[in-house]
Amino acid sequence: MKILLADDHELVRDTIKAFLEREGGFALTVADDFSAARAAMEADGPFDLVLLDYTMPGMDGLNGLDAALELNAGQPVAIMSGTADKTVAQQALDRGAGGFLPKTMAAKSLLNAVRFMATGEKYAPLDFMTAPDVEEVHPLAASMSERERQVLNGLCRGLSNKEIARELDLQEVTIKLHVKTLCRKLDARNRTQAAMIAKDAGLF
Amino acid sequence: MKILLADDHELVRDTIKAFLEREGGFALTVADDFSAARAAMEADGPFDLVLLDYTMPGMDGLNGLDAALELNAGQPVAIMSGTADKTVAQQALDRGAGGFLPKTMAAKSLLNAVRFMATGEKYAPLDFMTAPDVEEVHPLAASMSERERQVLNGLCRGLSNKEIARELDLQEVTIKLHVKTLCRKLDARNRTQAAMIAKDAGLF
DNA sequence: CCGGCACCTATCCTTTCGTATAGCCCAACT
DNA sequence: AGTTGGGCTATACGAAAGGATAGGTGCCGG
Repeated sequence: MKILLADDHELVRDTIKAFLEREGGFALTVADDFSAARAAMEADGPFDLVLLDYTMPGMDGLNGLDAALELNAGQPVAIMSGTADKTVAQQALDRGAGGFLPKTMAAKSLLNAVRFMATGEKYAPLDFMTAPDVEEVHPLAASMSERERQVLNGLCRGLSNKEIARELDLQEVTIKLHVKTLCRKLDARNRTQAAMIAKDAGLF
Repeated sequence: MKILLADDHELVRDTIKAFLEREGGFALTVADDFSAARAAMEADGPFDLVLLDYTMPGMDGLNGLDAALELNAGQPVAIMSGTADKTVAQQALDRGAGGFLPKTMAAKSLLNAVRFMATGEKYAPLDFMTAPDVEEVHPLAASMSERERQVLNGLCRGLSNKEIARELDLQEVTIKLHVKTLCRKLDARNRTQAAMIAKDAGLF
């Protein structure tokens, strides 16, 4: 059973490799960034399973997943991450990932997950995926209208009221009104603070 | 040789534990957050070496390090992190850490580092600590003066020129000048955009 | 000593923001 | 029917921001 493990954290990479080889009897190939993973797939591929770190040089978000899926000739490719949330996990699965492995999972579960995915089954830890939607759409965005969101987006790009007005095909005064409303809803004192709050909240 | 390993990523924790036990013959105790680590030290301490993840529930930055150093009765406590930069590493060492382990290090190096630290020696990967100050203070901050940084900080908090002036004990006109200069240096069209750029860059 | 530089201040002016008040349109609700 | 509310517009005005120009300090190195 051939497995490719790509992670830029050498410590993580080596220990997981050692663990999977010892406990699972798999044959591990490792790569320290995406281009190395690509090279490995082109040279020794396809693998029975490819494990890609989500935050790794060259991954470019989930675009690396797409590339890897293509390179690995239909065999499963899974995403690992210690920080990504279930939104990313869901996207990865939607884009054809063979699974998603948060680094908070137990090593034994990893073993099962790897065996599972190598047979073509999709795997993602249920407790992770069904975790409460920690402010999935942010409490902030909830109370504002579509227009207000559009205006807020403009604010976050540092546009003037006039520019936002042009972009939305509205009058400048209308934008002013929306900005005032936004400031009230976001508890901001001015446009700049509103933009910062929106950015802090992860909007845009 | 008793070692306490605290990391909230179960996968990382288990594989490192397995590795150190197998390859180094150490006796590993694990904890999944800081309070668990604290409990372990109170119950079974002191350990010959304590390894703490830098980003872990309850760590509170390096305050957890201070607490752990006290709890472990003079025995070494080291910080591990996959993301922290050398600034954090330096601070950790300054505050008495027995070492700093980036998760990018090789597993074999880990073994050596652990043996090293358990004997009371300080350890930190030389290549990591002497790595070029990869935008230590961000390319943006490099070209701006102390005053400008202070003003930019005010901008990022959504303050008006007048408020920034009061805070820095300067005249409002002076702030305007700095804002203009900042906008030029940051390639921003106005204060809001400057603030967003600063935030994007991770400043403040 | 003097020029350069960073920092600060001043005056003047235009544009933009922020707020307020009032009215229009339209869809939804009772 | 009426009315209620969201979204849009209009006018107006003071406050703030932004830009330009001209100075003023203090400090450092040629």
